[in-house]
Amino acid sequence: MSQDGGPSESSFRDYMSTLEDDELIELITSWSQKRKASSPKAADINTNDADQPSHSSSLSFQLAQEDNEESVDDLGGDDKGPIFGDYASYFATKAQNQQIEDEKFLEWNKKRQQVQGQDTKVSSIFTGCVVHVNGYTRPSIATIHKLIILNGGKFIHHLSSKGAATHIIAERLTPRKQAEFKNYKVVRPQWVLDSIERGSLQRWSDYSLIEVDYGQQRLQFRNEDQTNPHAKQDDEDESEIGPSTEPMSEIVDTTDGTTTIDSKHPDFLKQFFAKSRLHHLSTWKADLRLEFLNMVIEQSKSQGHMPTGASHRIIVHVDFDCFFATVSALKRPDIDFQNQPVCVSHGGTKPGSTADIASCNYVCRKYGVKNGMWVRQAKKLCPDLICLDYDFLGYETASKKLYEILLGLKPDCILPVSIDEALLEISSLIDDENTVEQVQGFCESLRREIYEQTRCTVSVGVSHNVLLAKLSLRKAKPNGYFYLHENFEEFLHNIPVSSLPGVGGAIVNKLISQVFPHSSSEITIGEIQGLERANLEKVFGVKTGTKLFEYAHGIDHTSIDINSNPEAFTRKSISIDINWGIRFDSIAQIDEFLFRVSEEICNKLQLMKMCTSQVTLKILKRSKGAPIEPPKFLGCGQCDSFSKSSRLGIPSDDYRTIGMEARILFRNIGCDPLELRGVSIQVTKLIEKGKEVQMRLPFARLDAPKTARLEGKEQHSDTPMEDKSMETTQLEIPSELDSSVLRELPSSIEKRIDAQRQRDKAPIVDLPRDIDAQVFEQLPPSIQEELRSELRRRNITIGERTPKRKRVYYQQVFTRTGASEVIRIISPRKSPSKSPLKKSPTKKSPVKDVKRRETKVAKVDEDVLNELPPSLRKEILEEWDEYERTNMTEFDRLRERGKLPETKFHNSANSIESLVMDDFECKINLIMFQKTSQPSKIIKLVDRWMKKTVEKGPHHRDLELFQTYLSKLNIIAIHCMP
DNA sequence: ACAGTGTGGTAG
DNA sequence: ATCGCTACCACACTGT
Repeated sequence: MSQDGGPSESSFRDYMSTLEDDELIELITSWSQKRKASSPKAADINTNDADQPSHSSSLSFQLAQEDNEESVDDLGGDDKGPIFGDYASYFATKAQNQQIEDEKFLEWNKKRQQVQGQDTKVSSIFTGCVVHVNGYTRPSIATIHKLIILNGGKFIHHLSSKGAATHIIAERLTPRKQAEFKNYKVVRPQWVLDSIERGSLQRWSDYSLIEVDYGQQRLQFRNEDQTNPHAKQDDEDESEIGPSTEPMSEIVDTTDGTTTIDSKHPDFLKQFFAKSRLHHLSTWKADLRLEFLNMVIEQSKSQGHMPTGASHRIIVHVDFDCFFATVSALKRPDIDFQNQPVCVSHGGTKPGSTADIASCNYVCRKYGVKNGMWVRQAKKLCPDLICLDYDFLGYETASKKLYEILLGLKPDCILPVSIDEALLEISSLIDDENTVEQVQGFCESLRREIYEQTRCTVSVGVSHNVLLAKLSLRKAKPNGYFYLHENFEEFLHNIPVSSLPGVGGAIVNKLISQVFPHSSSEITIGEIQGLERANLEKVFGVKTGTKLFEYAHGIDHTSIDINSNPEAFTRKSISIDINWGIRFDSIAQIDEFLFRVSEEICNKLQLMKMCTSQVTLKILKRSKGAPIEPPKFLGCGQCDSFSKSSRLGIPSDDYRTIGMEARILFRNIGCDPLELRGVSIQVTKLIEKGKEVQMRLPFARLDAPKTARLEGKEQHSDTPMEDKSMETTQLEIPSELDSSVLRELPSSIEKRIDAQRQRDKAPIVDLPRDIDAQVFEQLPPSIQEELRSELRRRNITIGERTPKRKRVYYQQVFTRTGASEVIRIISPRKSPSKSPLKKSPTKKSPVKDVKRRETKVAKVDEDVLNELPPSLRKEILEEWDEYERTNMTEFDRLRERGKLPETKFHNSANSIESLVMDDFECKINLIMFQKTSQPSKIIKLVDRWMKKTVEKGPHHRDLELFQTYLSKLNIIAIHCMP
């Protein structure tokens, strides 16, 4: 469970960063209390085994990573350290309490057996065993825990000191863990099951995990390969998979940052992006587009845009020849680039390498080597292949020079296609006389200048539209020039269709299978020319069909003029995809990763000063039958992809909001952590930051005139689409909300309120986000200092009051998911009589109601789900679905009633009481809301809050959300605490 | 008819 | 070892 956050192995700061705010506050408080030695109660915080701090979402991205070596001992070694204990001893106390809990459980179980007349003899299979579980296991950690203690063993959640555990149970170990646990008896879960089934302790070595090293795992998946011969790409050499590949134990050391790290490592994203060519390509492109867009906007401000009215456009396509290879070779004067086969790839020229070839020169291509090919394959085609390193900086430098030169030519417009490639229109630079010569002169001098400045060759293709310019470029390469100005059909005739922009493998395959089933050779554009337009549209759809038809006849209307339609060139989505190195053991790790990705997304959003209102999560899941480890090292192998999206009630650029949404979507899609191979988060429906604040439905303040309600909409009738989508309810906090009520709310809701208040510039009444100053002062100065920065970062103040919240397992359910539930988009039910605003010119209709299927998992605590085997997880989710279906009618009815103006608050309250009370008591002791487990008290809390807001705004909806939420907690209790 | 969702394809 | 990204378009399908 805590493989990455265990207190005994990570630095204090890292650990601290993984805590939720209130966990942090709690920890500080517990130290102080211990120091004062006045209250042994400090220890009974967090006794619930499921409430692992390491499950908390990581905020570590914002934390400096440089002090990783700082250890527990450093803390303890502080002059006054041992008096306080450290966080390790905090957990030791926790562990003691765990033992007490376990004993209580045994006691209880005994009684139960007595009552049921069962044999109460205590099994002693595991007597003397102290068991710890690492990572995701089947059966779950909770099950193993129970089995161990019911059979005389001890269970510990943390390896607080070496040797504390006699056995570690795991299904999978990271190389690092493998090294760490090498002195433990690390066994598979089956050891537990078999021991119980056979009634005696089985030999641990028969179940040892560490002895089964990667060599054997290789054998295992080789077997899988053999049983599933189709799981692999045909063109790959089968014999290279298996024992012949070097053992993976080489990568054990992951500490120095230069060796491989996979997706569990906090620096994975950074490292991955730093070395990913495709990431660079995408980023460069986006940056260039933005740069040129801004440039154009600046220009048109000063001098207004004059459209290029030329009827015969002249489009120039400039492109470096095998860019990466050429630039990388600049650093290697020893290489004869014109005569030696050179390519760019990661990591040397090992014959078995699965590294992609990013770029190869024309010598390579003679051997059949292609970009994207694996080095090992290319080596076979061309044994003398020279592999060069990437030189991302060099690429950027060369590109910069290219674009400087292009800008200096003052063409009509420039459209960056990529780092090494641009489209220009030069129509107005060329006279009608001697056009061909002029164009040639222009292009050849351009080519010369670029070569002089970068020592790299470019090719140039020219024609009267983008399509033909691109095809001309193809003909011009390498290091050449071609101007296509006549005989277009003839030119096109023998070119393969796959050369057409937008025509890739899928379309070619479709052409072969559905249009030219008898053709044996490569299909050419000439063959497409002979087809009816309608025919193509039937096979490929209207757009693609038309495009194919027109392209085949040399027709292309693509515009490269940013100025004529800047909107078309502005970014409409942001996404991050990681489909390499994704290997997880548990959903907790995935959650952390999703937050890291979200953080990156939000960084981009914030740079653009944008907010998003739609989040999409896409995952890759290992295909059934595909090998666990694909041929490509840490690759995703053959996968199935799944995606789900979700609307945000309030547009956001907060990584926690996006990350939470992603976590929910992940659960909604459902994927065994071990099977996950790719993750992608995309945000769309971007809205300018600042606008989104006004777009919130401005519910009237108690002291505000009612007319304020529509203000937001009217102000933004110029962005009607988003306006419509924003017709949502959200948590609206009246300005004079009683601070005592606020204090009772879960912390996540508090944060929302806090944020909202800051936006609204409302005075903060008395938020409980602070730490008792006295408590704080009890801490040693070094810790104080460390804490201060962390607290400042979190905007937690050191105040007067001691936080009274105690974290209880089920409270967490409420805190984490309740808040997320409350702020989720809840559109008003479409009413028969539409408001005049809805008849505004746009065609867009209001967003439909939240898709409940998507949100259902929001209410199931992630930690609970985490611990469940996938089959059980599925079962619970299905049960959920069923529950949602049956419950929605009541929900809707309530909501409908809430719409009536004469509805009084207490009506709703009554409904709630009747609903919540129903069949609730039996489990209610498990569901803590703040300090109380009594439903009536919880309801009163909400009630008080609601009454404050009854006059204004549709707050009853929020109340109803609480109501459904509470009911759902009941279901959680039923399912998760058998 | 129209809009939203999920999936797939493409380029460099 | 190895870094299989990402913006955008189009389509099939569903629901209203």
